Amino acid sequence: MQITRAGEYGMLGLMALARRPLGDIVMLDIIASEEEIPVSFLGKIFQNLTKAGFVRSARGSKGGFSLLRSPEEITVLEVIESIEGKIAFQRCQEDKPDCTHMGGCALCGLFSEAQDKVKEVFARTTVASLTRQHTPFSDHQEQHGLTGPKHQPGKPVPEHLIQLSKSPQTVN
Amino acid sequence: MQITRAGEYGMLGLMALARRPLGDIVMLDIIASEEEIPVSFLGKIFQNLTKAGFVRSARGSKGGFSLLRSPEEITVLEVIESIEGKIAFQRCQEDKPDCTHMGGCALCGLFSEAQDKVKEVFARTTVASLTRQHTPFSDHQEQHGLTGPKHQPGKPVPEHLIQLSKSPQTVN
DNA sequence: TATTTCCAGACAAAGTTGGTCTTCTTTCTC
DNA sequence: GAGAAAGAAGACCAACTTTGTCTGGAAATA
Repeated sequence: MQITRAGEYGMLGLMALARRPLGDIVMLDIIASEEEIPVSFLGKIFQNLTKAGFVRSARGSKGGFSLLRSPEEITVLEVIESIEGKIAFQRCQEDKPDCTHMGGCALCGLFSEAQDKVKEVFARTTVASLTRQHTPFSDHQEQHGLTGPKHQPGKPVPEHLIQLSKSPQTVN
Repeated sequence: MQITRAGEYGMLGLMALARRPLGDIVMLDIIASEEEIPVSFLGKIFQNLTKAGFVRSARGSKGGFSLLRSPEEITVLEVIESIEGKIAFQRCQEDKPDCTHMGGCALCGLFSEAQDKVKEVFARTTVASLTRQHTPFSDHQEQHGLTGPKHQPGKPVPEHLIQLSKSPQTVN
């Protein structure tokens, strides 16, 4: 009952592209180091994203990845499902439409309801909106006792990102 | 991103008890064969359910399990979490409150929103309500091309259950 | 006391997750 | 055309989780 690292990393990768001017080609290890993701693992994930049509890959020197679709119209649901496969809480509906358990299908119905809720949340959220808000801590800040987003002490924030990580929404 | 068999079986086990008169003691292998679950696996699961206080166990001949709380007030959320542990979509909030990824916490917020939706569905559904409705196929019957709940051809439905599986809600 | 039932824990096979590594192929630059 | 630089593809792998099984014991009952 978790989102896998792969799904999470895929989203982070796309968000890294979305933060940049549209069409920019970015190398894998730039993205990977920016988000602290193992390069080769991210490579595998971006292969999925390429096949799914979210990004275009360019080989050779000056190569890298660039967004193929506008981040405004890429939903989290699409991304996650392109990496992890269809979101499904139970096996009943996919494997076999009728489950053999006595009270099984009442459960299947419930699971499928919960599943749809998740899908709905993911379907109405885009890569762009996530990139924009960046730090939605306003509502659960107190729970964690945090005053805002932190970064690793010895690790400088890349220059081109400082503007974004101090975006107006966050400060207010 | 799935409910485990263990969680599913646990629910089915409780539902099997809830179908019977309150307080009835039922042996593990009765429940197991009724729901087609491996006995020893179900045994492990019922150990959890016992510890969590949903059922009471009795040893020796005439032993078995009986519901300790009313099925009306046992929620699916409680049951699932007692077996699988807390429902959590991401690691951000549990492991470390601040994630090191660049756009990470926007994602964490989203995941936690989806997670809450699931919890909400599970928290407002009780073992009793599931047992009552039994077959919520009315709304996705057409998708599967089914005309109603099936049971294995050679496998007779236990007598005491026939009434329930043809409950009024289902027929209408 | 014998039998029946659950309890507790060790064990294990299979699948999934989270990667790494190597060997291409493509593209760019000199 | 020769390198070098970058992604592509696939084999591989360690660790963990899931889904069980099995054995020996403990308690309750007949």
